[in-house]
Amino acid sequence: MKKTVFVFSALIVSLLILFQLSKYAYAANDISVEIVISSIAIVFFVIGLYINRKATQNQKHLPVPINFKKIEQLGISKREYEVLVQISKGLSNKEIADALFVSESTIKTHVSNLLLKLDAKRRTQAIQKAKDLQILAI
Amino acid sequence: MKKTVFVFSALIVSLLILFQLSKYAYAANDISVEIVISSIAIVFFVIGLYINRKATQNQKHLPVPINFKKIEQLGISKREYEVLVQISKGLSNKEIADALFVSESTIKTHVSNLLLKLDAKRRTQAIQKAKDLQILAI
DNA sequence: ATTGTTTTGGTACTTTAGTATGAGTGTTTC
DNA sequence: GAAACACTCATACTAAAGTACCAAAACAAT
Repeated sequence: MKKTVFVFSALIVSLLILFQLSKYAYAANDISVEIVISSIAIVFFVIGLYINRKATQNQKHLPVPINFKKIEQLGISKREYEVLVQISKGLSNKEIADALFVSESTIKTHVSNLLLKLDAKRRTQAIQKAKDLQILAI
Repeated sequence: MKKTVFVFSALIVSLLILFQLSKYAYAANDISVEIVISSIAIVFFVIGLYINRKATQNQKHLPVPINFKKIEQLGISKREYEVLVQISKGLSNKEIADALFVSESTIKTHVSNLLLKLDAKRRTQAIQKAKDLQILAI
């Protein structure tokens, strides 16, 4: 925050300096108008780049949008998707069963169906494929 | 690509127009120098923002930098890390063994050590933890 | 009300994963 | 050259995952 204030103060000061310089240059007729305008343009272009870069850096992990259409296309049901999410969190079948208040048998059924629909041999492969298909947030 | 060429052409044209306008304004003494400079500054500031936005949009999935220090901190060896990468791709122990030209026993040993070092109960949990620690590229 | 789908759950089974333990080989380091 | 470590591999075991098959209850849609 202090850094931001400092940067903006510096910007304002440099803008004022540019004003004075351009006036002086014009009065003295030393520098052509093209050079003055070009330098100003370049300076503020770079400032625009810099500011935007700082802003996008803070965004960082913009959550990947989940492809709901793909989920539907694959025929993955609501409950199956819930199980898939729990799998990706690293839970065991028993833990998922407890979290969703059903039996482990039920989870096994869901997992088997998921593996079929995702064309995966293992749950780890299912995680990988699901992320590739963007049906799981990374 | 065509779009980029078009945008830059438009930029150059607008720059030339600004030159002429500023000269004319100066000659006619209509507009104060502050307004001319400010408008140029604003225009190029916005252009800087726009260009950078377009550039960062194309990056999109900027690969998350791997935290090598963390790998060292956890005491994960080179070979163990290779196994971890294969696990995250969804391979079985046998498949990893074939990929790395060693026996399945060796992979099991590596996996066991990995689970200890990552404080995970299952390989799926290891994947999750490793990604949280930014040891694995997402 | 019947039909189709989802969700649930069970049994029995095979396969894979993971643990525990020991041990041989090679490399590095002091 | 001994100690420490990484890598390898094996056996024997337990635990978890996954398959196959079946079936009942819940539910929405026609």
